[in-house]
Amino acid sequence: MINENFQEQNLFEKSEVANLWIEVILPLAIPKTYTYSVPSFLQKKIKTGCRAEVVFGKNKKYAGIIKSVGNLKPAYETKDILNIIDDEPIVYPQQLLLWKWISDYYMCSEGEVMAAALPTHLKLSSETILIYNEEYGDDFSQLDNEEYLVAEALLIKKELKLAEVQLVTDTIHVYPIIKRLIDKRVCFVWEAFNEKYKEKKENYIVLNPDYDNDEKLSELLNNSKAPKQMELLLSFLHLIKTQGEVSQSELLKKSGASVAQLKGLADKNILLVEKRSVDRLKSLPKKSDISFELNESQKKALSEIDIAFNTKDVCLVHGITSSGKTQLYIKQIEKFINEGKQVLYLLPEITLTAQIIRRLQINFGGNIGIYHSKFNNNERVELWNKIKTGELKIILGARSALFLPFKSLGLIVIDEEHDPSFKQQEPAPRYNARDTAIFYASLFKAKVLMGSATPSVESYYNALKNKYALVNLDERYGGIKLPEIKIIDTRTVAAAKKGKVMISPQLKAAIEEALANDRQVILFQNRRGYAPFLICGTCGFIPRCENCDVTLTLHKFSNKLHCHYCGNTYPKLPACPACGSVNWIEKNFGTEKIEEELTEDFPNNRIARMDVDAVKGKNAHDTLIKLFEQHRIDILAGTQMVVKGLDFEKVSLVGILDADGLLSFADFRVNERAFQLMEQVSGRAGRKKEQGLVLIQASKINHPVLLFLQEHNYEKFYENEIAMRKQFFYPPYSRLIKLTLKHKLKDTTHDAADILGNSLKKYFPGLVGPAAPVINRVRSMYLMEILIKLSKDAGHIQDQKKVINNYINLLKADKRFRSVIIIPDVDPV
DNA sequence: AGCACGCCGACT
DNA sequence: GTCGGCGTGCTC
Repeated sequence: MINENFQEQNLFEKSEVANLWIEVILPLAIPKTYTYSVPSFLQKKIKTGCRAEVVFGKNKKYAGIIKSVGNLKPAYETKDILNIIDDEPIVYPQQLLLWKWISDYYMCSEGEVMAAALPTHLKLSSETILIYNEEYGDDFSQLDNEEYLVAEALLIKKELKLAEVQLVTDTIHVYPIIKRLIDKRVCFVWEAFNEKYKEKKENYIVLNPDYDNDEKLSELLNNSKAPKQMELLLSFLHLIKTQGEVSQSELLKKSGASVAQLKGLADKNILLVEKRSVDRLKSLPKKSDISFELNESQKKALSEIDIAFNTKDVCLVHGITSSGKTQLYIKQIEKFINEGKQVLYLLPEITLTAQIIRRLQINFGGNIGIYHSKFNNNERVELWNKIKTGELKIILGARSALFLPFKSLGLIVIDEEHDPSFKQQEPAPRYNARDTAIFYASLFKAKVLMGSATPSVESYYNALKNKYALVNLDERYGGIKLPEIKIIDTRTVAAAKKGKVMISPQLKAAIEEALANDRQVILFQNRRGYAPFLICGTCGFIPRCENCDVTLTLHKFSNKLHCHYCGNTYPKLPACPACGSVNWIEKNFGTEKIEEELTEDFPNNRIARMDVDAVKGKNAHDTLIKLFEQHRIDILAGTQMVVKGLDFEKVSLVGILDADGLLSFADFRVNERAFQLMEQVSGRAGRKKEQGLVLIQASKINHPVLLFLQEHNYEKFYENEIAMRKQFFYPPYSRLIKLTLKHKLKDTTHDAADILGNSLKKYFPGLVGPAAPVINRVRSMYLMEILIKLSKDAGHIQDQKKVINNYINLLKADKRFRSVIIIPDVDPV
């Protein structure tokens, strides 16, 4: 069906005077698409969704996606495209519609969406290369010093990349030098435009057909003077019989033979070596095996989902932790792939661990493909193609998997639907994968199944308003009880100990008890590093970042002060620069300090820390989880990372060290976030027949969120929260657009924000700000924010965005504000 | 995102 | 006096 659409786009045959223009999306942050003309020799190859090689600007070449084809001559001069890269489109029309929708809804360019959507190796652009002019010879006497350095390098290497020119001249300003060299005819430049994706080739071994009969073979084997080679030949014959094809590496490994033996056989032309393209994606057998049994409440929920999908496109499963949501998803996935449809399974990036991957592979084997940040660029292209052809039925991926070219999507599963990491922050497109998925699904008339133990207020609201179907799953699998939650009042402890309580005596006792019972402990603290800030005990001086308006966090491991906003590090100052005192006081605590204190308090136990600093390596995260799973770690202390839906058998205690820190952000979503984090991490405690314990350290012990948590009462939390949202006109009652203004001068930023804010206020009376955010300077840029609350019934949202854009353009018409960067963020989190 | 053009400070 | 800094604007 999709392919027929492409045929219609081929306008070539309709017009005798073959004048064809195409709209091309370039993978850049530029607001428009560009029109190119198509030379007649390429007109037959034009299809929307293919990549065209075009020159953009002076000589840079790009692969742009053909968005549309037309035969109206534009009023301006156009450039011809150079080539059509693909025989078949690399994106389907649905993708192009998705890109357009995202760019409209999230106020960014289609090029930015394209840049985010395509795997790196499908995004091509040229690289400037200097080529030595052989006719020039080697008389460099006419060249100055810099020119000479480049010319000499060229004489040896014949070609130089721009980066190499920078290296030999030791400057980044190479263009003037290159220009002089071209003028002097020492070299010329070439814009190299190469396909980045490379097929993987491997050597395969085959038998020379001349020997492919029993007589010849036995003659050879009996009369050979090379017994080692004959051993290898026998191994080969055995392997080829049992598995059909034999790669060189496999043969050598299984036979234990050397390359020399193989070479001997190859030189005698008995065995032949062939290069073949191979798949990078290791594929398991393509079979499904859904043999587990659902319990009664799961069965009920499953049939409710089936019924819901008859009338609704989106279904929200509210299932408490360990209620077996994943099994419901698996049953639904099975149903859709049996209908020949494809399924996309979205998860937050950190949840996408070996644990969940293994679990799904048990059920779907090689039908499942995985798409996340740890895959390399060549693998991504191969996965892309396998989804496009429909070979892969199920994709498990993080938010960017939404951009994959599904052929016949039937279902999108969004697990941990409430997770804020579904919203991309930086750079554009700042899309929310959960909301975008619902639009994408509608293009295929596909269904969306989302689930969470703590649904987002927005989704739950939509479900209660009947926009989505709602299915509840409130029985824990295997009859596990929800953990008991106790609050520890840190004010009483603090009085005795002074300063912030890290591990209270009650918590320490509980840890000791858990460890004594051969159980594991998870401790959650949403701050990394050692001490979030230092303060001079004599004069009160606090070290701050030079580029950002934040205090510096002390990291013991590096023994440096880190800025968590720009990543800068500073040496730890021995003495206070203001008063010279050496009386530093460490304020607050992060995961590093907890780890240190645990090591002191529990010297005989194995303690590990899980935060972005500790799991920097490629597999560090998975390794840590595995170690914890195998009970080779007793206490795991970490940030949000420990919250994610991981199932550990022997965790009986969860400690939340600083609930106040979670409850004191100045954001309308604080309560929601705090509730979700604490409820999710609580779910890690307790297993079969054994009730877990959760200890929460807090000073605001009567905070409503803590009370809802103690009762594990999501509904009560929701009712309380939704009333506040209504009262203050926050989502889901309104829609938010946040404008962030950035400039390196404070006054310019503030003035621009005031002017923009004042003009927007006339249209949007509910506007908040302009105001400087809590962190008002990041990377040497001053920040101001304007929050626009849009009424959902006040006309069309696209018109409102147009108004916003118009005022931004109006502001930019003033020379003084031209370099103010204005970033719109729709539905910010 | 590049890249060229053009207008002001520190140097031979 | 020039070199070269980066602010500004354009790219079909």
